[in-house]
Amino acid sequence: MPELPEVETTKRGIEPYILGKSIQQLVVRQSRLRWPVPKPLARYLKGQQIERIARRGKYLLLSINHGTLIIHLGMSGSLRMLKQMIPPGPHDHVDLAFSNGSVLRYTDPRRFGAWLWTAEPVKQHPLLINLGPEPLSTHFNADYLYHYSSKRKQAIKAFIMNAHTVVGIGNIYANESLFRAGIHPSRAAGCISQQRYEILVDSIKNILQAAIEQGGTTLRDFVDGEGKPGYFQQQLQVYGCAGNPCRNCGAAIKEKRLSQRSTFYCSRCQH
DNA sequence: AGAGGTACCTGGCAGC
DNA sequence: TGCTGCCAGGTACCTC
Repeated sequence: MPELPEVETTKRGIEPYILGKSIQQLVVRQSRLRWPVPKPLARYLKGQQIERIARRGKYLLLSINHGTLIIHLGMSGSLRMLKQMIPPGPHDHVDLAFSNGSVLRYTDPRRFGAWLWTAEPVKQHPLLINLGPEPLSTHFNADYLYHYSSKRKQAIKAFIMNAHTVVGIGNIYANESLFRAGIHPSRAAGCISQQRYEILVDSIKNILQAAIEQGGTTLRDFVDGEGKPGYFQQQLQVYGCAGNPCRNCGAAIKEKRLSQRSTFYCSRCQH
């Protein structure tokens, strides 16, 4: 369930419990995630203190003094704090146990997530070096999008979901932000005016910001908590709403496949 | 270089 | 009830 707001909420949720804490051990029950969990990772981490926690796109970055643990939640991953070790469930693949007895537990049924390591400056890691700007930063603006999309024929929805364009926009927020901006998801990215990109950028920033705030309310309890999704359900205006009346005009919301993804839109409001 | 398709994996659900 | 097929919030990597 991790889109950028959930990753950010996860970061804020676990930070107070692990920042400055020392790692007792790393337990890897299933090392076959998207890439194999590096064999020496446990050795690198043992006895080290978490010095810094950051997020880049949907990557969580936990720094210790000689390197950085890179965590990605994939499609189905989640992290939660346990006050003490409890027996793992079938998809509890990794535990980061701290010397005070608490445990950061990673659960990921589909195993599309990742636990990786780098001893280099983390921004130079191959997975991070080519990422586009953070959507909530000032680097992500209409001027940038307009020029970066120049002459591109790719559909705007695929374009904004591409992490080289901007990080953190998954299928849900791509659908929702295009609806709010009145832009048809199939429109070629290079055929959108700077004025309309202004509206799109505002829509993206507003929706992500709102979702982070909502996520903060329902995902507040990270200790022994489940972190239930669903905070965004009432906010969704098109995603999963095929056949429902459009909130603006009442026409039925349509659904189609666009670059292998379910795409929802109002054909009357979005052009 | 850009665009589109494929692969990784499990669980849930609709349809038969 | 049980089987099959399809779908799911991501994204690197391959081919054309």
